[in-house]
Amino acid sequence: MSDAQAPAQISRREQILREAARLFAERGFHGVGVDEIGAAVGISGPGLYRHFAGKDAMLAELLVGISERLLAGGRMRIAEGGESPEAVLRALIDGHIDFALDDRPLITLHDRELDRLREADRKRVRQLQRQYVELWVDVVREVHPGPSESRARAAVHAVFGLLNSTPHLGRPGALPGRTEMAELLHGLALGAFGAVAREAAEGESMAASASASAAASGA
Amino acid sequence: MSDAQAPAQISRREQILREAARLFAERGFHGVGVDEIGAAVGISGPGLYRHFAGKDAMLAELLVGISERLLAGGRMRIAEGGESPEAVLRALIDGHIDFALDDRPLITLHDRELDRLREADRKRVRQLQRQYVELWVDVVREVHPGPSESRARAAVHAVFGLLNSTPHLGRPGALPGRTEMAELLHGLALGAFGAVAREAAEGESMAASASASAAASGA
DNA sequence: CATCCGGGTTAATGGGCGTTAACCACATCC
DNA sequence: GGATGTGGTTAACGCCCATTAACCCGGATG
Repeated sequence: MSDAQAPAQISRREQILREAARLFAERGFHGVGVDEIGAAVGISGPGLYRHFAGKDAMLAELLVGISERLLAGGRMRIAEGGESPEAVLRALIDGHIDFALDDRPLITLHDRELDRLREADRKRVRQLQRQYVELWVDVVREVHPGPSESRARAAVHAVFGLLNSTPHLGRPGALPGRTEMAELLHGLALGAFGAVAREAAEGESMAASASASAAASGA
Repeated sequence: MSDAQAPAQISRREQILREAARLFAERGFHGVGVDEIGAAVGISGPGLYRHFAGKDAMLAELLVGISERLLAGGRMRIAEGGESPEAVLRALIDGHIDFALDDRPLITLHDRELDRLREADRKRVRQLQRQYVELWVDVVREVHPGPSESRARAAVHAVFGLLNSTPHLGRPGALPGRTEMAELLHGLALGAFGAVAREAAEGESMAASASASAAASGA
């Protein structure tokens, strides 16, 4: 127990978590059996119970885990405090994009299977999510002081939907690669946030805000 | 059977579909039992089999239905052809927002439970979805000729994620009401699409693209 | 009046699945 | 070199649940 404790690679436990995440994301929590999860890591069926109290416990650990990591990442980037509020917002966006692109299954689970948790775990996850959202809301309102808080919060939720959309994409290579995708999403998110500010700035001419940007090109 | 055929309101069948949609969206396809669906419409358990071949058939009808209505709506708005490509894009966005806000459960199901369908139905739904996406891609590229097709397609997917984010929102009234929400989402979507164009227009200075907004486009 | 038949009912069937029980092998420690 | 504990195994239990069977009732049909 003294030296060989850090056994080279990831523990069996984490291996199970990764496969479970993939399967849950693919077929839903209820859609995948405990035997399949076992098979995915080379052991079969009830062997999983040597590592987890039950199927629910796996999902709980996955969801709490990603919620905590998202929040921690967000707090870190805010604490680092870029040169400007805009820089902080860009850092938040990039951080979230990294999560969305690298941990697709978890991002999917994160808003799909939350209700399958036991009350206590669900409350914890929701609380973490709420804190994460508020982090963003504060930064967004700092960058774009116009809109009301509820408007800003709704915008943040919507942009999360935008950033988290990557997992749902068609399999074939009809889409950009990872780095181009990250850059594109970054731009889309900034554009969306910018719009909420522009909209608030202009009194009422909502229609004009659309064409104002690129309209001249067609004409 | 001659006169009283259109019996005032919605048929039992449609009643079942609506409740099933709500329950599936809330707890997942596998998470809701056939007895619960029956209970939700006042009959119990296997009585549903007088109206549907099985649980799968309900889901299939729901998903094919919404996919068809989305596509039909999109085609209609394009056929009507607004005064400009921009107007058509705005119409598409508004139409989609109406769906997202009025048929939340269906929008949720639409990208959550697709894999629970039998092969044939799944193929059909995917085909309808693909056609709908291509509709948008064409219009977006007309409005913003800069970006590559794959870039435009990814942007459309992302904006769908944005527009479809409404169902996942916190219950309490911490968010804007329906009309304000629609307006906000409209602005966010336009802002996102605008960004993909701006980004492509400017060579590399990505950071500036946020604040530059409308100014740079003419030049 | 007898007959259908649409739309229900409850009971039975059968399979899938999460979990537990009982048992086992190997490495490590003393 | 026997005790111990960790990480497996397979078999069994029990529940849940979709589907089917068998039966029923009320109204339109003729």
